[in-house]
Amino acid sequence: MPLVRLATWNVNSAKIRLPRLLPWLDQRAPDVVCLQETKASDAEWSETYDAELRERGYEVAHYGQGRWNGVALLSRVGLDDVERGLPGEPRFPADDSAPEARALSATCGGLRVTSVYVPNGRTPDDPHYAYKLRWLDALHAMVSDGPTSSSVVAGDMNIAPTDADVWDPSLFVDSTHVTPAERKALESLTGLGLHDVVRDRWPGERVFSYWDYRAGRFHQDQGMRIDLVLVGDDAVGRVRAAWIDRQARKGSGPSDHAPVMVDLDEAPDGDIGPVVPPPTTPAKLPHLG
DNA sequence: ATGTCCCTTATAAAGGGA
Repeated sequence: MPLVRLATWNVNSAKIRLPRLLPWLDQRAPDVVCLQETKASDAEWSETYDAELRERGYEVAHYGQGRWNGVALLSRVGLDDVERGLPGEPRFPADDSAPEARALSATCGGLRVTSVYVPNGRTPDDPHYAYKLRWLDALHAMVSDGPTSSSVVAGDMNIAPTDADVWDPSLFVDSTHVTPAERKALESLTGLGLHDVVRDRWPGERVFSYWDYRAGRFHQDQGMRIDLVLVGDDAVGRVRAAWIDRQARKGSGPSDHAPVMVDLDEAPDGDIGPVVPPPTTPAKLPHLG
């Protein structure tokens, strides 16, 4: 397998974001893309977006009901054994209500990739917060039951792993995204051997992936790092670069999230495919771009 | 710090969600 570029991006509506998504695919040329908050139904997706993506060489899977949520996977290195949702996932408001489209898995280039849109939680005393924790339990169960070492979990975790991932922790005391229970749930996931490769690569840097649209947050770099690429043991040694594509948050009509990018070197064994030149090292840190 | 953007509808103004 040649070098593989993984990306995850909460696009905040596929319909609105298409004019940003397509050029971004052309420019960044990711091989595997996890999308969240497509806010599209499967019917709308197949009628409106599928062809444009397939023209670009991607196999495509989408899971969405429209209006809210919605996740997708694009891959140019295979897209097999697609699985919608999580086994035993909780539902909201009741366990007999329809599941929300928040997880989509497929095998791409030998990796078991899951695109996730973790519930927001709203506030710690809200029923949505308990639902978030139960949903994270189901995610943990799926990863631990599966081929953990070849797993990649990527998406909008709606959790800032540490206070370093929040622009001003004093403003988020007792807020969702930073509570010990959420962080513990995330740690139990990384405890399975899933590595937060952007933080590993930039241990002391101010790196955010989300900036509220309001109050000029992006302009002041007042954001949070809640979009993660978690890489299992098989691929973590192949990580050649990991960064946040801050450029995609700029300009007109951006999502409030930036894509997270990870380049994997060719697998050490077997057919390594055509020889490719090393990726260009950015002159500046990409996330400061 | 409640200032934006995106969805939807008993739609052209307003409510819900992030």
